[in-house]
Amino acid sequence: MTFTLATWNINSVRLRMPIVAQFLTRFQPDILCLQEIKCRDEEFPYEAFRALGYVHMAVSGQKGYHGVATVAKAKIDIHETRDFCGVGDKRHLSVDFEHAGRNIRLHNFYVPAGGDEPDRTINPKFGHKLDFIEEMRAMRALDGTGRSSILVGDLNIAPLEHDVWSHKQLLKIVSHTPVETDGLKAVIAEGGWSDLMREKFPEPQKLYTWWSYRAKDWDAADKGRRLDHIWSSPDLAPHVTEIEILREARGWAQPSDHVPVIARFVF
DNA sequence: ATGGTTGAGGTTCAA
Repeated sequence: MTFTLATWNINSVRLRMPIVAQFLTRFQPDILCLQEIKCRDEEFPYEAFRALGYVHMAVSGQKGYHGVATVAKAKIDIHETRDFCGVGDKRHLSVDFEHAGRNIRLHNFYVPAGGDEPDRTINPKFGHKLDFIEEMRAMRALDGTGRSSILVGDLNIAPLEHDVWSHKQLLKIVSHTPVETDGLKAVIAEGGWSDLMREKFPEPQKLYTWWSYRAKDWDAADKGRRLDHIWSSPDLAPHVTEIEILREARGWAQPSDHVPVIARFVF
C-alpha cells in the first residue's frame, strides 16, 4: 500500500494553478503541502482542487505574502496553525491523519527567507529567521503518544555542504551561513528527526530544490540550493521507498523557483 | 559595478 506525499513552494497558488493541476494529475500524491500560496483563505482555489480529487483542504493564508496549505484525497484534521515569533505570519500548519493504522501528524512550514544581509544587528529579517529556527528546536518527532510525525516545507536553509552549488562561495550568503545551518542541524538533532532526502541520497551527491529566477539560464548554470525538506520520525524512515525531486518542474511554463519534492512510503 | 527576476498589489516590498 503506497502512500505519496509532496511538498512544493508554489509562489502564488492562484497564478500557478495550471501547473499544480498538471502535477497532481500526473503524480497523484495522497497529500500535497504548499507554501507561499500568497492569498487569503477565501481566495484559495478550493474548487479547482476539489475537481482534481483533493476534497480535504487545510488552508492558512494571508493577503499577498506567505501562507501554507495542505490538500489531501483522504481525510485530514487540522491540528493547529502556530504563530512562530508572534508576528502574525501564516507560516505553519499541522494536520493529523491516519494511514495503514498509523496516526501521523504532518507539519507544513514556510521559514522566513531572512533578507540579504546575514547580520541581525542591521537586518531584522535575518534576526526573525534565526528566532524562528530557535523556536523550531522544540519540535519533537516523537512525542510519546504513539503518533508518528512528518515535517515538510520550504525551510529556506541549505544545511549541508552539498546542498548548495558552492559551499565556499555561499558561506556568507543567507540560507547557507553557519549560524543558520548549525541552527537547522540542531532542530534535526534535538527533535530526533530523520532527513529523508539525505537518507536516500547521501552526501556528496548534490541535491537542489530551488534555482533563482535571476539566473540567465538556470539549467545550464545549475546554481541551485536544497531549501525544501522532508523529515520524519525515525519509525517512518524504513518505509520510504522513493524520494523524487522534480527538477523538470523548474522548466515548466511560468514556473515557481522551487520544484516539488515527493516521498513515497510503503506500509 | 551591489547586479539579476518574479509576484502581489499597488507606484514598493519580499523573496
